[in-house]
Amino acid sequence: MFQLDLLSRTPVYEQIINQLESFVLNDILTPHTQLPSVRGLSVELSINPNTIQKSYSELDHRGIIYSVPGRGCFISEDAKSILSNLSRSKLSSLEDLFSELKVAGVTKDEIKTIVDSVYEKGAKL
Amino acid sequence: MFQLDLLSRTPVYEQIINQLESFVLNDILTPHTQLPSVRGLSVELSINPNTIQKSYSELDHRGIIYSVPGRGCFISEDAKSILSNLSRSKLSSLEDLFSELKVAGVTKDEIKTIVDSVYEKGAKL
DNA sequence: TGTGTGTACTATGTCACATAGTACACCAAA
DNA sequence: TTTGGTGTACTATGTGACATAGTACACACA
Repeated sequence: MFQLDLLSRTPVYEQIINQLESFVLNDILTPHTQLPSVRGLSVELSINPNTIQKSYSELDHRGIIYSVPGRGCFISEDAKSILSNLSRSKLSSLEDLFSELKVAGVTKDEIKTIVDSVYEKGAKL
Repeated sequence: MFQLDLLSRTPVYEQIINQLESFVLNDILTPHTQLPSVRGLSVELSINPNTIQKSYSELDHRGIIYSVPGRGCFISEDAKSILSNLSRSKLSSLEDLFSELKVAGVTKDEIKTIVDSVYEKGAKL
């Protein structure tokens, strides 16, 4: 389920967060779905349980998941809407990215072509 | 000339690299222009000379600048073309970004509007 | 000769990240 | 009740990137 890159500059605990959040956005993980246990996932990914714990703790803090003592962790009801709002806020950063492409000689049509191709396709992952 | 964010996760030496490269792309720094000295810039930015040295060393390795022993560092002839080609290669990552915005409920028109606004304006910085 | 330039090197400190190990409280099933 | 699985909390340790501190050397130019 999770794919880690131990050589990446992105911390492992953050890679787990990012991937889990993308699963939520793509409806692969829906509200009240139980997550893998801290210990179970640590064995599967061959990393320390504390690292998983750190990821889950942060996700809980963001309201993406909730934990039930003695039971496990689950996707929260509002997970997707929270993440959707966050993603929308990334719209503003597009301006900087496009500016960079512009000075590099990329035309607006090239960008728009990519936009169209993404929105024609079905769900991607 | 340079603006540092010491709280950023991005290393200082990398912030310097990024900003200098953006200056080149925006024709603020042109070929054979002399860069601030390692010691001078370290005083101006209140950071260690070795940090500047690391930035310059990496820029030299990328072919963005060249150093003349005893004279100083200068913008290389091919600096802009090198960086332009690198920026163009970022086009491919647009697909992933747009996919994320799509699942978040952002419409294609919203994106295209931003594209147009950027390409209408003059140089940004 | 003197000053400013890039370059190289070792040593040190700090911090995020990850690991290791232990312990406790809770829930559910046997 | 007992047992095993769950989340949670805590301390200690190791590692590596990053930055600093200090020194030293070779080169160019006035």
